[in-house]
Amino acid sequence: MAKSPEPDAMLCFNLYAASHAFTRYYKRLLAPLGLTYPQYLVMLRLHQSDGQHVGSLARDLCLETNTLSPLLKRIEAMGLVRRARSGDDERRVDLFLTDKGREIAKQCSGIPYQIMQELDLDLETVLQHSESLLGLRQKLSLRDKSGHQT
Amino acid sequence: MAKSPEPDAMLCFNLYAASHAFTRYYKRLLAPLGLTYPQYLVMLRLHQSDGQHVGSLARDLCLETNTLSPLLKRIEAMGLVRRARSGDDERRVDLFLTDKGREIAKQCSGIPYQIMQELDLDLETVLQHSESLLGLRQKLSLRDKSGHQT
DNA sequence: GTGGAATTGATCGCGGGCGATATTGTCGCT
DNA sequence: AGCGACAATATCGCCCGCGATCAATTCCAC
Repeated sequence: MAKSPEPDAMLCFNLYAASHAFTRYYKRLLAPLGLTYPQYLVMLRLHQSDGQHVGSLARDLCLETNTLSPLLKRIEAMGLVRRARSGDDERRVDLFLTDKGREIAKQCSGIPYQIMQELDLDLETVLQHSESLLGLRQKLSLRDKSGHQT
Repeated sequence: MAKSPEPDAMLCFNLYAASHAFTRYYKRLLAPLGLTYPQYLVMLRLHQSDGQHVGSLARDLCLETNTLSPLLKRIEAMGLVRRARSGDDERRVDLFLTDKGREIAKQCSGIPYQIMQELDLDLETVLQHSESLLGLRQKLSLRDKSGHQT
């Protein structure tokens, strides 16, 4: 598949495969914390800005709220977050880390460095690839009615 | 999230987000064929080498057979593939495109060019990114006991 | 203020993706 | 032949990811 003659199929497949490979790789480090990779992303995000509402988090992660709602209920059941209707706007549900959640989130925040080391990744190229992937994503969402933006 | 201070989290998240964005983008072109993105990958692969068995296909796509089994049953129900126990080794299930399947696969094979055009992607950079994603994937699977290889 | 449109989030259904396990078939050893 | 290790695939259960739909709330024109 890597030698597919169609260049875009190759890019797209490699993206698909690399993303899954990374998720598998993270699993080894996330299992001790009892988190899945999407749950880890949520914890990282809340670690960085606590008190967001669901839609804001969804935009950050380029997900739909119908993906996050059940996930958030699960990590609430684990005692990591608190969900509370916002006072300002009763439609919103604000999200707060619990003490236990902050503890776990702190451990999460150390994982990326650990992986960089394990993989012996060069910082500069990592940043460069991140940039180009971001650019690709923006290009894709421009021509997409659902319009997932940054 | 794109401006996360942790470089690897940023790379990994951008990979994750770009992969989903691409899948969403493909959906518009695949819906008329009645295919999902993973089903499309299977059709492309069988178009290229018909008569593979399930495990071989799984290795090509970096998936587990327990992911492919139900997917293959679904596209068999659509009348696109035929599944047949191999004569050589009765444990294996060989996969063949039907006439209708070959028809659909042919249409699939045109999609990558169409997307390249729509996105106005530069061929050289596309190939370059594919290469580096492939390299990353290999690096990841080396340190992974499950060992998804190319 | 009141009624309709828009926004927020949740629920449902379906198709992946995968760990754990079961089933069936092959191979090697004796 | 018979038995045990291994291999190929399937089944089950759980968690995403998302389209479609719904209930609740807010906004806004009037």
